[in-house]
Amino acid sequence: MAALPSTSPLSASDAAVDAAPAFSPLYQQIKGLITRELQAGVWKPGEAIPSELDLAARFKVSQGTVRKAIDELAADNLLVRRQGKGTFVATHAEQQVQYRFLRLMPEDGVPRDMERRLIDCQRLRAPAHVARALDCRSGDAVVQMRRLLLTAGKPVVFDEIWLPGTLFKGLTAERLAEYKGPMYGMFETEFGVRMIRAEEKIRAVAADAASADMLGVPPGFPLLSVERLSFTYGDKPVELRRGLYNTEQHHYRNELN
Amino acid sequence: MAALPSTSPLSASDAAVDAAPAFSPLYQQIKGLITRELQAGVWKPGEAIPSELDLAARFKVSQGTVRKAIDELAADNLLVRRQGKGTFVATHAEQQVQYRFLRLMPEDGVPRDMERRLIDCQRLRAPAHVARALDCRSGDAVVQMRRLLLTAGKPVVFDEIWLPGTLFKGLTAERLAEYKGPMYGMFETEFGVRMIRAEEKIRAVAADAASADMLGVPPGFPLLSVERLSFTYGDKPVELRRGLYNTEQHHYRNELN
DNA sequence: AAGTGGTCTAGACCACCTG
DNA sequence: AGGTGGTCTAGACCACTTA
Repeated sequence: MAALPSTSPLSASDAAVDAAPAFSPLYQQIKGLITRELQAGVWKPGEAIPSELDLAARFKVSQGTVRKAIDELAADNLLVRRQGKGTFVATHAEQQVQYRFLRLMPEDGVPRDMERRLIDCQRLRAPAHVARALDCRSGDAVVQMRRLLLTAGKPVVFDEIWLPGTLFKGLTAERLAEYKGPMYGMFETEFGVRMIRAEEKIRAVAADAASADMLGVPPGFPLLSVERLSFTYGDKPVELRRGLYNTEQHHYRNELN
Repeated sequence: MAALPSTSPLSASDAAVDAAPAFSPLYQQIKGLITRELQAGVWKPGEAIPSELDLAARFKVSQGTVRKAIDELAADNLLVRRQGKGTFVATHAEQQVQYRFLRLMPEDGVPRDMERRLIDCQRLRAPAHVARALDCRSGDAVVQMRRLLLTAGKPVVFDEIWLPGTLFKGLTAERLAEYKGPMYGMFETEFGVRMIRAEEKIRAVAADAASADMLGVPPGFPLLSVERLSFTYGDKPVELRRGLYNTEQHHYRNELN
């Protein structure tokens, strides 16, 4: 196929295209089209997407162009390449990538399984600070839940989680208790909400009476406060979470480059 | 050039090759060759490296292969590409990328210039925990320095820094005081030591008497402890740093994906 | 053997920057 | 105008997986 004229990349007659964005490199547009399919749930988490040659034929571009688009999506952790097998939609509901967002490590650096213990789960009206973060109105329906993560029976993390009520309609304490595996895996399979990115603000705080009690430390004890805002497709915020970490036997690990 | 047989990529007769590693994709080998030039200081921080076509001719591969090698080095922040101008060796000594490793942000999210105030700088014998981190012997010569970072005259960060004595021979309090600009910039230009990667362990701790005094907070006040180990080429550890952050007006910002 | 992603090439043209 | 990185193509072959 000859290079498309730069002013009309992907002609409107292409079946897969109905609202091509303003000009940008072809592979960026392909990236956008693939992202839209992912967002629409055409290809579900864990499943394989069509092969590069297949996609190239669909979009009427060369394999190399599809390849570059997929490369970037893989770099963003939306897709996972597996040589000889295919390209798959990334998922939180897998053994290998459990706790993709949790950076807490034991002192020895060897990640261990943690026990999850739900404290409560209720539907509330969003307080102002939650509404601001989740980009909804103060007073809108939200789900609030609190839980502990424990190692060897000792509490290490006390999480308070806020979710938009509209997206998580059937979420109850019972369903949470039933579900084995990481929470983000459940959000994916049970509610079709996939977290693709998050921002964290980390501070040191003194334990208040309630959290001290939860974590089994004295009031005033220094805790790591990790405020996380998670986003789904389209940079839409869908979870606000505040974790208090006891960092006596653990630390938050980060890599800089 | 025809594809090289996979068992002898880059023949030994190539001028640029004298110790090619075991088999790996061509672009990986090119990447290694470029990294070696960087490490040897052939191309200095801030300078342009030869053009893609130039390098392709030198290494006797296609532009695309050099391109892929440079792509990865740019992703690792070793190189910076500038369209129409060339590809440049990354540097810490630049306005745009000041404090590449500092994730501390004011509450409003707008980074501000910080005042640097040196407290002391002395040559010591490495304590055991420092020697372990810096991969040298306990008792080896090291440089220890302590300093504050301040905003609006108020101390926010109290750093204690350990450096291998052999690499930082002429480092004195005077030279530190003279130098304007970020410390990693000075390490680069004055000592030829470039930090390319770091690992951080973050905890919440209670201020002891000394650090409380330095930061102007009461003893026992919760502080963020950031222990950073920085590496130069070849994953060689060259700096151990422990920062205590007052997170009343600031937070440590992190992005997850 | 057939299908997938991974590497490599050679050549074209575009977008951007500088003299 | 000429050089640089950026995009795109078409085709070849390699490495890995599965049947």
